[in-house]
Amino acid sequence: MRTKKEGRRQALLDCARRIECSEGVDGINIRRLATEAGIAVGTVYNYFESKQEVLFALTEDFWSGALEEMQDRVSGGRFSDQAGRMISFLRATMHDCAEILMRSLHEDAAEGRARMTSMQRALKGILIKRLEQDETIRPDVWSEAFTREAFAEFVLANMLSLLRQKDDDAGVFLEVLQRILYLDKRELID
Amino acid sequence: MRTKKEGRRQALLDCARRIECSEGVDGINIRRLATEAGIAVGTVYNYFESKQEVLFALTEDFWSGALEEMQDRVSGGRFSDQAGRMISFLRATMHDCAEILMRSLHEDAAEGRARMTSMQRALKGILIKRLEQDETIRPDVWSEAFTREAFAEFVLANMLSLLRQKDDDAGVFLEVLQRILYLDKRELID
DNA sequence: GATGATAAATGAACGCGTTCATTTATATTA
DNA sequence: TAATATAAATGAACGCGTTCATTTATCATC
Repeated sequence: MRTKKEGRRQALLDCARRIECSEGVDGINIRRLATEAGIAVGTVYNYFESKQEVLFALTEDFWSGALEEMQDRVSGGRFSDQAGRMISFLRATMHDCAEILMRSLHEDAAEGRARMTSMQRALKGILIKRLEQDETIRPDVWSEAFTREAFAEFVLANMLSLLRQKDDDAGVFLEVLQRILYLDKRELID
Repeated sequence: MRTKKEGRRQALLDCARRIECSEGVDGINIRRLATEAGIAVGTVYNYFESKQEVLFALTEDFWSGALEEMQDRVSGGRFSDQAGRMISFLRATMHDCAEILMRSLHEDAAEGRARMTSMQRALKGILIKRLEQDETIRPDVWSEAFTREAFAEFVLANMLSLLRQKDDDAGVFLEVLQRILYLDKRELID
């Protein structure tokens, strides 16, 4: 019962992800989601309160999955070493996500902002976990920096300004991520 | 032709305002607006690009009108004297608006934020005009303070936090306005 | 297995914002 | 005034998110 409900929810998310990857966020609508998942429209609302919740869950879902995998792969050694491996991992596996984020940022600032906040939450979790195990960096410094609302704005601003220069989207995204992962408190607050 | 088009647009705004006053922002919808204005649905889109533009125009419209009137009534003398008269004017005439703002802030934060930004723009204009004519306060200090994004957030935060205490809405709104009008730069930045 | 209770699934229907081919009004020219 | 061109008005139709009375499946008790 528990797993079945979770399973259906996940199936809907997978469906939504498939649509998003091929046609962007705007391609997602409840009716299509229901049809492609082989259920009725109303049933979707047994698993999600609203369309917005579907979109939020979609982002949460992606990042938690991707970051869990990353956690497995980069674990071990000092944080500074792990960070390098994180970048490599991101560079290798997050191409699709970068594209999705880029598109949503371009099309709908509010949506993009929400997504970045979600990303921030996920990144924050994994980074704090790392930093707690690393004596070379004071955990509270990172923690404080990552809880700042300004962080999401900062990321967004960076990405948007870089986007305007029409560089390669995915490449730019990864560069920004790299900057974020290496940032120290001073840079964040400025 | 010019005045006729302007007239129709204004008539639609008046209509929207009437609805808003009696039933809140959510009472406004294009179909009803068209019906009550005695025109077809599609015609509304000859005067506004979207519903959102109607709502924005509604706020702009109110503040520019009200503040123009205020400008006439409070002109003359030093700024500090004028400020007192502004408050009186606001207290006497802006009851409806306070109610509208309060409701929209309560119901939809994003909408409320947009409205506050609009209000800020209007207030900023009239305040700067005043301050330029008053040698007792350096205009650039006020100007700088009022252009800060933080200002809208500040106002919103204040109003929301005061709202939560369930005081009289209109009264609270006016108190907040009073605080805003008397604020100095230091307070805004903190 | 039969019976009742509870949870899940259903899809027609609603209200909404928006569009667009068509009609009507207004302006311009002959 | 008649003929034409341009602007404005129209409202049925579309796609969407969401709801809810009804049906179907699942579980618990005997």
